[in-house]
Amino acid sequence: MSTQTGSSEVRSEHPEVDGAGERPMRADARRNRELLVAAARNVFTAQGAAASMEAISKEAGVGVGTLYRHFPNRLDLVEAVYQTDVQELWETAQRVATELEPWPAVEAFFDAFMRYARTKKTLLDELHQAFEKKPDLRSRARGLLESSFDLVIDRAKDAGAVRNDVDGADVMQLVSPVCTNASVDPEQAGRLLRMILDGLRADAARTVIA
Amino acid sequence: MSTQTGSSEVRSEHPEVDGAGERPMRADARRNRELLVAAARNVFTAQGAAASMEAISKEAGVGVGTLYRHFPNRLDLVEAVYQTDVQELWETAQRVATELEPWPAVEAFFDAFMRYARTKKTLLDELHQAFEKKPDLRSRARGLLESSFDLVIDRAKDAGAVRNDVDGADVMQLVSPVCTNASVDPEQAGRLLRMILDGLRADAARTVIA
DNA sequence: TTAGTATACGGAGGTAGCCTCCGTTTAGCA
DNA sequence: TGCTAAACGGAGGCTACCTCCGTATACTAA
Repeated sequence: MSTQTGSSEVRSEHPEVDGAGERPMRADARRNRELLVAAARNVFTAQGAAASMEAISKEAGVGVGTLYRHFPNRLDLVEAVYQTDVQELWETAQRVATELEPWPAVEAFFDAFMRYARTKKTLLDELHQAFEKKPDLRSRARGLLESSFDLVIDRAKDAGAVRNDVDGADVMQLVSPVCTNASVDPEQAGRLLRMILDGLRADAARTVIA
Repeated sequence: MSTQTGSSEVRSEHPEVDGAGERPMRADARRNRELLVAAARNVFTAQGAAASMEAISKEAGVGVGTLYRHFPNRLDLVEAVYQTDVQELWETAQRVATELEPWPAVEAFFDAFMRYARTKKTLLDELHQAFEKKPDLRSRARGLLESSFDLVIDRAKDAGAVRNDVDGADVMQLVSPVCTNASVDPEQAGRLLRMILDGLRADAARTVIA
């Protein structure tokens, strides 16, 4: 939740972002920025892409002017919410990898990924636009997601809990469409994910191609 | 281009649509409807999703009121453009299948599909919304597209020009993402399409799985 | 051919959402 | 404690979607 991790930052290059270079943000500005991203996530989840900027600023308890000071346009806000989600997913991967046994960590991470995907789903259309405007956003996010999967999957492979002929990118490629595709409802996604998990286990490896 | 084909109609159920049931549209209304769809396609192609309803009605040479009489909201217009495209693609499949030799017909149809996909690409976001509101639109369109591919592919298979272990749905599944995915530029799409075509030829069949 | 009517046309204007501007407030510092 | 750069807030501009209704016109029946 906090932004203090420092390493592996996925952040926009707005001047008011804290961190390297400029003087740090004023305390109220930093607080409001966090309130705004959190509010945006809530309102987007509740109302989907129809959520208005006014509604989000109201939810955050600040004026629209403040919203636009932090996020010059709608896409910047969508982007910030997305980046926060990806960042949190990465932090989750690190946490489950240290706190849980290898296989339960995989299950826990799948769970977290599904939650992440739910937000992404409601913002798909706008994310498309954001990706088109800033191609590196997509690639950086994809990279961090792959690293997250790698972290959890590789550890489970080393422990002999996951088959050896797959890597994080493969699993992500398999899981992403299931979670993101609009024509797959949550229950179906849950079933498919369980099936993927079963296929992932080391003792499931039987079919070998080439 | 004309709407007289009768069979295989993919049309919305607005009361002013010509055909079954009600009395036929007045001549001016029918003419304006066609002008509007054609104008919408032009403007969408030129300006993408940013195209305004006002701009479209101006391009068609009618008032906005007329536009909204025919298409109560933006999504209905997007839908009409899409349906027209799918319909025309089906007609193209029929035409090339009667006018050209089996293999050239496949090539010609690929070409037409690429053009269709270009429009679809610019409207992707809005089509998503339309599909969510009317799930049967997607399935009907997909069905007609599959039939189009089947028509051309099956004929080429019978003539021994295309390998036997694929069908129209397979080819569509292969071709669609190449044409629709935003991160694939036109040149790359052209190359990939040529590769797919090469792999489709009967004498290319060598790799057999299971 | 003509008169009558159902139908369609057109564009001014209502509504709402994104964003800007600038006067007011406040955090951080000496 | 006073000063100033930074941040706040919300009225209002702009534009896009859509509605409404007076005007025009295609069709029909005599």
